[in-house]
Amino acid sequence: MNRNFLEKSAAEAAPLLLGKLLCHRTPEGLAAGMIVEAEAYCGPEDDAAHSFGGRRTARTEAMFGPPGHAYVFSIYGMHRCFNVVTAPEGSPQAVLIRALEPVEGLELMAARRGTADPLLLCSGPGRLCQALDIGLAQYGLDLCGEELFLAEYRDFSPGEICVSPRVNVDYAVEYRDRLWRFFVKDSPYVSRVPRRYTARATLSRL
DNA sequence: TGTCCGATTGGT
DNA sequence: CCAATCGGACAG
Repeated sequence: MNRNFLEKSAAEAAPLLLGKLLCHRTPEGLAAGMIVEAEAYCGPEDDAAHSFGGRRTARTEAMFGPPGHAYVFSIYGMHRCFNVVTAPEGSPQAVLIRALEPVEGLELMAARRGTADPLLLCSGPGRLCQALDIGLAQYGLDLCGEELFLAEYRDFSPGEICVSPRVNVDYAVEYRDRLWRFFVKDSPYVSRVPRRYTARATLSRL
């Protein structure tokens, strides 16, 4: 797929990723799901982002590269999180993919996840990485490639997209309450329904 | 080298 | 609510 739409800020790109298919081809088969929830991490100014302050290390390196590549990191020693790098090269921004609606390879996902409940396969950043078998081995991969890639699938109108603050970023001070979490309205596959702050996405806020 | 901690998850 | 579990960031 064309990476042009990822050449913008993470906050602009995140809602555009909703409805896209995230696919991973492995020797075991193809597993894919439609993105229904994503969060923007907006670079050096964003104190919730790994690239805050321009921090450039082996871990964050992928975010400094061109858009349309994979930024994968491990968390809590046992989970992985997958991000789509956005913004022009040199601007370290990324969109965390938080939930998918399973579309292809449900059996394979179930085997990897240890449950067949479709609501528990890809609803959560750690869960979807386990279901699609995305790990550090996929770090930096070009998402316009043949192994791990994005594909057109569905389009959502602004009225079908909701926003809320990002999940678990209370450590951030300045940007903690930014409405940079985007999710598909009424999708049962969203990782968790926010209590407060639920709102219609207003594209003017970006 | 040593310490601290998390963009999570699953089970009490 | 709480523990699991370890790579990365940073201080020394």
